Amino acid sequence: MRRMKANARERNRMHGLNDALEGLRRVVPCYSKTQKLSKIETLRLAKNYIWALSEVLHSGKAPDLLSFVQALCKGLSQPTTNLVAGCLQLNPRTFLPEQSSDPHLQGGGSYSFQGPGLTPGLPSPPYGHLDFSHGAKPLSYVYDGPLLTDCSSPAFDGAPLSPPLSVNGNFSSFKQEVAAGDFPFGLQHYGPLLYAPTHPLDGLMGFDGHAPHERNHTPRERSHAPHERCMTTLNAIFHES
DNA sequence: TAGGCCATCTGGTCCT
DNA sequence: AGGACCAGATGGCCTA
Repeated sequence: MRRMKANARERNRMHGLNDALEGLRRVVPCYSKTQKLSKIETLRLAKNYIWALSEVLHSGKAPDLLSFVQALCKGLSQPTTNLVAGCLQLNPRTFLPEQSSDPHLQGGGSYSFQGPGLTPGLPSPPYGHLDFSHGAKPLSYVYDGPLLTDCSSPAFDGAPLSPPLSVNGNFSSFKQEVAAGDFPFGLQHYGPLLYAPTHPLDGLMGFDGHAPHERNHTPRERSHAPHERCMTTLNAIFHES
């Protein structure tokens, strides 16, 4: 009897954990009810997402879409990378070109990601490692910005800092999606990403699916104030750029 | 069929 | 003592 009660508690606990993970799936890019990210890929993508947004904050510049996606996909498995690219209506080859003029890449071989993607101790391919014997270009090679050396910048697993996101300011507005009550990163909502933004990041959500400016704070929501200050900062940055 | 992913059970450990 | 948390084991399902 005691064992059965313990089993039931453990089941509930794991269900709670899975609910939380599902919540995480909904707030990271590329949410799809039909094609769910695995637990591990959800965590990896979330890590990349946090890192990418932190880099935006740190650099004070708007990233271009391509660089942002590249940062998101670092260390993800190939299927997940394809999924993210598909969500963003990008051809994976756009950021994993088939032909490379980089002498380091000639003749095929493989390349381990630097920076956020590679987590020591995790399985190598397909995680954190890309075989580009067919000419695929490693993600870290497509960065063109200067290196960051500021130790206050978030780093992944103590790994060397990756270059910041590019600064062309091509973030898109998700206002329509937010107004429609849909989560902006939903599978079907990536068209606007490819167009010129009006107020970049305006539509980015708070924790519970509301754009910051739409919210009326309840006592519970006030605990999210730091996040909203962060979003305000981001908005200011993007409006300036 | 092998490998990945997942849910569940289980026993151990720690905390209240 | 009872609950929370954790990690290992196991079996089912799915896909390449």
